[in-house]
Amino acid sequence: MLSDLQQEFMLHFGEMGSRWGINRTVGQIYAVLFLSENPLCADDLVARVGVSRSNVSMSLKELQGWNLVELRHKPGDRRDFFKTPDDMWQIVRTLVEERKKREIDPTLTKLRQLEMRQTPRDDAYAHARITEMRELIELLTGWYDEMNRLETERLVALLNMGARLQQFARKARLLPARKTKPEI
Amino acid sequence: MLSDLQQEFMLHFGEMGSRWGINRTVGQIYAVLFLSENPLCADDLVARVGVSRSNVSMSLKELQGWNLVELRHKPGDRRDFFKTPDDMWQIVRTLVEERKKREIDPTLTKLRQLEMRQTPRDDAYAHARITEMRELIELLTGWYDEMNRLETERLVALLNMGARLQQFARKARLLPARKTKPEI
DNA sequence: TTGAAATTTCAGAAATGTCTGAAACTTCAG
DNA sequence: CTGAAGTTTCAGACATTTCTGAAATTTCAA
Repeated sequence: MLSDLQQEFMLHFGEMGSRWGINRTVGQIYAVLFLSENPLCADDLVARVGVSRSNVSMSLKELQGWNLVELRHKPGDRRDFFKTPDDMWQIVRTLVEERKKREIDPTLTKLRQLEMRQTPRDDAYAHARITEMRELIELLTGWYDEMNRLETERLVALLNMGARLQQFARKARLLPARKTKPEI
Repeated sequence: MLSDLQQEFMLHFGEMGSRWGINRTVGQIYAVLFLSENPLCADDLVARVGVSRSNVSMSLKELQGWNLVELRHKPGDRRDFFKTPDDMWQIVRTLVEERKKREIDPTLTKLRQLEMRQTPRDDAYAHARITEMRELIELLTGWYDEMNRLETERLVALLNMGARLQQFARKARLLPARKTKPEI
């Protein structure tokens, strides 16, 4: 049912799952869908991944919660078929968005809330530290929001620029000229 | 021992721990160290977090594995004292670096390895999909490496530019001029 | 309606992960 | 050396998460 290539890819995603904050089955199901040219139904996944039907059902629910799979239907067939988006960039955007939502937003909210609080004098350091953290997170997420607004084509162009970015920023006087390194 | 502010911050880090791929105690210990002006020793952490001595020991080991804490010593005291780096940017750089090492590098290696393989004709789609994924990860990590080379000061300047980045890239002819939006 | 196909829910079993106390180990002053 | 202070290790207790099969629910053609 799965080629060696597909099988090994699936097992890798299962193993990495715990590091990525999803469980093994979810990782494996995602991997199989990712490599499949055609949408698959739940029973296809049972056959390919080798876990119970109910586990597949719950895992698909979780993947839908992450917006990582799309639902498809075939005429005259009431089963749900699933596929991953064709566009890798779409997948990356979704992943970053969802991780931000789960891993960063709750903390940002908490930091703001703690900062509001009346702070006793002797907590000044902790308070300052929390502010520092909040400000840095806001800078990074704000910048991420900007990047996210770019269409993929332009974003790729920007990323491909890579090292050259600094030079251009300097030329455009967005950054100070490079300090000359002291000779040894 | 801990103020309300510190306590709530610590508990939040404990709760978020599982989403961040660390366990509760590790998150709590990190939180306490982060807010503490002075380095703390293991027994300080036992008192503040309220877990066993051995748990603190193992958690500190894990934090050291992540390079998220620094070791300090006081003259005439053989205990190890711990603190988080003062520089928030340093912390972010470490976090990203370590997560890349754990969550991305192993997969990049695996993808390259799978790509090398002789692929049967009917696996062309899966093979192409793996290539696509590898190329995108390489683009993103390559760009990350470039950004990582920037000193913090310049990086902050770039991030603060935010939206303006696109305009300047366009002016510098790094991106095509904006398409005029069709009027409604 | 009815009932067959498909899906979801859920209680408990299985597997994993975390935490503790006790024991082992390390270090170093005396 | 010796032993006191500090630290680490680890087996098993405890807690959480994941997985399954059986039962409940939904869907829709006939």
